Amino acid sequence: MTLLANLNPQQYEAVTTDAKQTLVLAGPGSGKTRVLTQRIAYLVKEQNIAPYQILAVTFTNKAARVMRTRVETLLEQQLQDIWLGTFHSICARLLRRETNSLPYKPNFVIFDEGDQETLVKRAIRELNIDEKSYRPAGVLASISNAKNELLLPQDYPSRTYRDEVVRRVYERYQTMLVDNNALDFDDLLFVAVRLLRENPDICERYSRRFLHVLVDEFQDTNLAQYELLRLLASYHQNIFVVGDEDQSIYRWRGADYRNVLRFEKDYPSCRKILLEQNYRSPQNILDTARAVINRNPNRTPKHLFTQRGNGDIITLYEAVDDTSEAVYVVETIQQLVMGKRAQAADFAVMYRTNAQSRLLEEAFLRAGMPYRLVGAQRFYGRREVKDCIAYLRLVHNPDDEVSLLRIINVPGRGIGEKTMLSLTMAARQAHISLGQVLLDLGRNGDASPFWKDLSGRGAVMLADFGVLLGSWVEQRDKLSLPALFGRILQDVVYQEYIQDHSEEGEDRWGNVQELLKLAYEYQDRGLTDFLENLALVSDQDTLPEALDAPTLLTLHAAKGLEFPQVFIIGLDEGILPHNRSRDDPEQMMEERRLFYVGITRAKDRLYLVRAQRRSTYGSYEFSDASQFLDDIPSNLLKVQGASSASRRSTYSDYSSPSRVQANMPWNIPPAPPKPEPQQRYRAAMRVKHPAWGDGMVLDSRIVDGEEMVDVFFDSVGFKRLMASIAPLEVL
DNA sequence: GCGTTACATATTTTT
DNA sequence: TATGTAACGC
Repeated sequence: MTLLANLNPQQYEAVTTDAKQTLVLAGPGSGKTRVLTQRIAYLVKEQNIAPYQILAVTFTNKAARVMRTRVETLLEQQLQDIWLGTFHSICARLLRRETNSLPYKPNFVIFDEGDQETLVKRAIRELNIDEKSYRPAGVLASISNAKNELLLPQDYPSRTYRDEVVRRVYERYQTMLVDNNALDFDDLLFVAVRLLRENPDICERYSRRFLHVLVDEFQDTNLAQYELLRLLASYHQNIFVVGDEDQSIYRWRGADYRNVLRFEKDYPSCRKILLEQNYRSPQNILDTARAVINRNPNRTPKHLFTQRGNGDIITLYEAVDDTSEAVYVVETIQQLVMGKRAQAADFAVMYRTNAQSRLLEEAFLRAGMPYRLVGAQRFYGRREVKDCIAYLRLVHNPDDEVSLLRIINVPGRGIGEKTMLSLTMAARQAHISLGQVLLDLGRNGDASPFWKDLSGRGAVMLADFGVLLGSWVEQRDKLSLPALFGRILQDVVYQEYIQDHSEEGEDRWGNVQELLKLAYEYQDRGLTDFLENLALVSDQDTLPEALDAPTLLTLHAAKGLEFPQVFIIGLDEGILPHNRSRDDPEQMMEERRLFYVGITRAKDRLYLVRAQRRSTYGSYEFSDASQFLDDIPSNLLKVQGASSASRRSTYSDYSSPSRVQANMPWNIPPAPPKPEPQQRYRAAMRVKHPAWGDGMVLDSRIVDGEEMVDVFFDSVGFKRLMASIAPLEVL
């Protein structure tokens, strides 16, 4: 039976379990995706579950796509009716079907973070709140947290004056969203939860349908997502979640790894399965990872092991400054590539903050080496792209005031602040949206009831634009999507506006054409689908693969990926862990997990890099080594660079004496090799234990004069034993 | 209504 | 350092 071939016992149990609730705790590289996809295939093929009775949820479109393709390959058939997608796309789908029970029209739009911020800013201004002391981004973050915690404005606790302000802005912001016929990202989840909670019939309809609910990256769910899953699984109670607390790195987005504990509490009879065999990295890398993550409390201890042997030792390079840090990375890669020891695409360079990529890029450029940069400047975040989308969104949903405000004077058509103020007043008095006023002005010209409210010149300008908008709305369903798009671009002479004869102008027009090209691909699906995908699909999906070049990416972006050779740079206090996390133990734990995620991406080799001095906002500052480095046993590290040769650097004069005294492994001269006891066991030996029976030695090494043996027993799986006391018998 | 200058600000960012 | 925004003056 090929479907279940090549699974280890734990994976097999997870794939075929008949437990109603299953919690799979999957260490990095332990075949998590494999378990999930094979489980779906197993349900369909072996348990005769129809695909439409399955709900499978992920966090990223990429993960969803991978999962779908793999299941389709396993089943050798297309999965048409399965609900497989991201939390947000599943919710959007659900909400679009149920607008009858909601205060939204079916053509609602989805507001991204930028839209949210403009709307919050407007709410703050309307309420005459001081923008300096209540910065929109901060208030928005609080509102977002509230929604993730399923709190309505009226439920928002007001313990401080700030809470009170936030509550008021939240309330206003929320009505504005409804008036705009828009939902923000958090609403997609929150409104879906409320819909299901408040309409038991709808909840039953869906939860009856979903015989099986499966969830990926469960540690990253927030309360709203958890509750959504609970509701959707409420009828059959078949819920299968896969996650790893140690890889939870989105706490600041509301993710709460304690949902893992909550799950165990809510479903006491759930089956808990640990996937601990790692198929990615050699033992040295796993040991490094473990040394780092073991310092975190409140986690299920895991014993990651591999059959791949120890592998190379980890390199720690200490550069004099951040420029030479970047140069070290590039030169090392260059040498290995030129010596044919590796391919350029084998390498990834990971960092804590996007700003760190700049020096790397410069170094790569100087070396004449191509590279791939993940994330950073986002295609959909480009101004011209957002402008075009705003036009389309306005045509799709004329109530969308955020889009309207964005483009009403882009390109400039003489509609300024004063005109906009009178337009807003007119709209507010009539209790309709700005778009509706424009459309009326366009239709009726000086006969419109709004004409007189507006000063002469402004009224003409607005009416002119209203005519345009009206014609687009009218053509909306007649023209094809690309034709409509092209028509708008032509009507507003956008090309001339954007192409300002500069090189940058060419780039920007290129981006617009790129978007137009995408519109052609959506020709058959229409404007609604197009906009929804623009909102819910990030550009991580558009990144160019296939280039033989190193990848530059943040540690966050690295989750779920793997590379043969990994550099993690900026291992300094203040960078990793980041300054902003210093005061909060929870955040410090997350920084540690972030480091852990980075380490465990490496398939073969790991390089840790730091700089003694780096430029922060212009001025140079000395930095201490990351405290996380202290946790890595020195026998796993090979130290190179500035500090290993002579420690006579000015750096020690500036840093606190206690810090230098601290047991930083790379400061201590290599210990004279201890007389080591003889190793009795070697990898791949078969052994016998009186209680556990036969097993295979995976690894054996001397730690503090003791021989430690890792054995994988056929009966109980992985065990770590001390050779001197374990009654092991070599077979 | 638009362009200039001064000033504050500075993580991570699956959707 | 570099970037974006706000206030200011034309």
